[in-house]
Amino acid sequence: MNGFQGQLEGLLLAILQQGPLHGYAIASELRARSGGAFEVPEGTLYPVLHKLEKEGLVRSRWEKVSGRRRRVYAASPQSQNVLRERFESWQRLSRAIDSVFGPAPEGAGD
Amino acid sequence: MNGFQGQLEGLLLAILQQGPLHGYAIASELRARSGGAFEVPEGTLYPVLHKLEKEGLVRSRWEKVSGRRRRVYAASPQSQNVLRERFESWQRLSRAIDSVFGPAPEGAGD
DNA sequence: CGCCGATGCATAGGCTATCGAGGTATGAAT
DNA sequence: ATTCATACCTCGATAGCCTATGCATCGGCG
Repeated sequence: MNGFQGQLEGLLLAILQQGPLHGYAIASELRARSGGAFEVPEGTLYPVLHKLEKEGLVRSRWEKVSGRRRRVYAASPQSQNVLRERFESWQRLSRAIDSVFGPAPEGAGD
Repeated sequence: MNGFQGQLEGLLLAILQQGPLHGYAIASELRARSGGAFEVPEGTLYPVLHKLEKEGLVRSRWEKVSGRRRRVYAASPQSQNVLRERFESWQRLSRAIDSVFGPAPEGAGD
């Protein structure tokens, strides 16, 4: 089994593909794109971002905006491959769950 | 956030809607329906079944098949409602993740 | 100036779903 | 009798995620 959880990393990578953002903005984007479904708390967000950075999938730099310092995260080049894998993995998972829920009626597809 | 995990309960309920099955058979059905994607180990399966029973969503009885005793699980009536909720919840989750992954480029659909 | 709310980043500790390893028992085959 | 396959079960560990909390800076206010 397994594969249900751990999707958050992929979602963050997906968001950062459009361009660098800082933590708060990432959370906002995630909320917006998911239609309000995903409300990621900071205690979840930052550890995941740091993990992604340690894995070389994002890079961060400090930026100063009107005195306040922000950490801006950007997707690394190799994150594109990882993102694609994650997405495909998600699609497989999603289809598998669909076919368990719905008994996959007539075999037209495929 | 949250909602990724805990899908397994819904999947088991879905499988038991077609009729009573014992543990091993449930695992086989799950594997078959998911196209081999879900290989639930016994250390995961049985605790979940027991939890579902404690919640009144399945009922079990011991059966004797050629000397070997099996525990056969059956979906309770109220499990239908729960299953529907779980499925809808899954669909929302699934759509939300899709729309984060794919920025929903052309606005043809929906 | 000193306080407060909002922004923004961060960590520690805990909860829960899932998993791996191990244990029990029966029947059939060797 | 030993081994294999079926079938059930439980305990302890792991991993993702969350709650609570803390720190620092800015802007407004008295």
